[in-house]
Amino acid sequence: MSKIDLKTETKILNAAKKVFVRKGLDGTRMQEIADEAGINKSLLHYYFRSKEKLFEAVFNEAFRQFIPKVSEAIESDIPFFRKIEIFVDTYISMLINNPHIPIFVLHEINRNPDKLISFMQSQGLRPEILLKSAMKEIEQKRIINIDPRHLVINMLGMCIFPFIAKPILKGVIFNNNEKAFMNFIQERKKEIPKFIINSIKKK
Amino acid sequence: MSKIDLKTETKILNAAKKVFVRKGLDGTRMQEIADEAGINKSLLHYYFRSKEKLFEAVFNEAFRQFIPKVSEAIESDIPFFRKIEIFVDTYISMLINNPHIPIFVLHEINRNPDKLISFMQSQGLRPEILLKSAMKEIEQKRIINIDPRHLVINMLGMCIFPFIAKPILKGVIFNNNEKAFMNFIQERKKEIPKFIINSIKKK
DNA sequence: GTCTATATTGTGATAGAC
DNA sequence: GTCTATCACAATATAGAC
Repeated sequence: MSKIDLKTETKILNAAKKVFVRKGLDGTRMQEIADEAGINKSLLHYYFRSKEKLFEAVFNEAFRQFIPKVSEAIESDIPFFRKIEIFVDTYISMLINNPHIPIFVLHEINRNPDKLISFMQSQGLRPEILLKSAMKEIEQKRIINIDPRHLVINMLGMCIFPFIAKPILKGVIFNNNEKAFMNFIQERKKEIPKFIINSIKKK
Repeated sequence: MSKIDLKTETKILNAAKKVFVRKGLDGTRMQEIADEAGINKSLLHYYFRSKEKLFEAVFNEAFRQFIPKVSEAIESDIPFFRKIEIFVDTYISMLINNPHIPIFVLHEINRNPDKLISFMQSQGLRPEILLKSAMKEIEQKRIINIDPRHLVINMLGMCIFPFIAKPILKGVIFNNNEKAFMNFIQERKKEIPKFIINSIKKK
C-alpha cells in the first residue's frame, strides 16, 4: 500500500506526528501539518475537531513508545545481567528508530505536568507496576549492592541522554559527523550493560 | 537592593528568563513577561527590540550555565577519582538551583540546531576544549579501561536525566512527594561517583 | 523611559459550496 | 469527504503622547 493510498485519517496522524514531534505543541502550525499530509487545513478539524485533540492523539502514541516495554523480559527467568543487556539493546534500538521521541515527550510533560496523570490513565499505562516489579527483582538478588531506584535511573539516563543531547554531542565530539555519532550509539548497546554490570557485580 | 528597585532592564531579563525557561520560545507570550516584570509590554521592545533578541539574551545565559564549568578541577593535580566526585557534586548542586535549565536548553537546541554554533561562538564557549582535555587525562590513566567518550556521556546522562524526567520519576517512584524526590537527588551526589568508580577501577 | 492606542500579521476554527 | 472563503481573536511590533 503506497503512501498516497493511505486513508486520510492515517495520513493526518503520520503528518501530525512528524511535525508535533519535531516542533512541539506550541511550535506547530496546523497549516504545516496539512501541507505535510498533502491535504487541506479544514480536513484536520473535520477529523480531529481541534489542534489539542490532534496533539493528544499524537502524544499518547509517543508516550506509549517512550515508556520501555519490559514486561516479558522482566517476568522471564533468564539471568539478571542478561535482562539488563536485553533491555538496553531493545530500548536503544527503539530510540534509533524514533530519535526525537524523548525530547518531545519530556518537553511536553515538563510544559504541562498536570496532564501527565490523565494521559497515563487514558492510555492504561502503569509504568510504576513495571518499575516496581523490576525493583523487587533487583532487591531479591543478593549479589547486588545498590539502591534499585538509582540503578534504574542510571540505566535510563545513559540510554536516553545521547539522543536528547545529540546536536551538542555530535558537534563537540564528532565534528558533526552523523555516521560517527550513530556508530557510537551502536557501541553503547554493549558499553552500557558492561558499565552497569562492572559496577554492581560482586568483586 | 530590593527586587522593586532593580533597573528595568534587569527586571525584564529576570522575568524573561523565568517565563522562557518554563514555557520555551514558542510557548512564551511577551505579555506574560511584561506581567511578570510588572511593566508594560512596549518596554520589552524598547529595551530588546524583538522577542527573538530577548530570547537570545536569555538562552545565551542559560546555555552558559548548562555547560559544566570544570576547567579548574580538570587542570589541578588532584586524584582522578576525586575529580569525578567534585564534578558530580558541583554540577548536581547547580542543577538543584536551576532545575529547568536542562530541558529548556536541550529542547531549544533540538528545535533549532542550526543556531547552536553561532550561539556558542557569540558566547566564546568552547566546550570541546574542556571535553578533550578531560578525555586526554582519562586516556593517560592506565588504570581505566573505558572509552573516555562513553565515560563522560554516562556521567552527564546520570546527572542530568533525573531533572529532565522529574515529573515522571517523581510520580512513578515517589508518589509525587517532592521532598522525597529531592532527597533522592541529594543521594545521587554520592551514588553516581560510587557507581562510576566501581565500574572503571581496576579489580 | 514609560505609557496607551493601534497597526499588521498570523492562526485556529467554522460556514457553506460541491 | 474535501475544498474555498472567511471569521474572530491572539500576538508581535510600532507610533506617538506624556
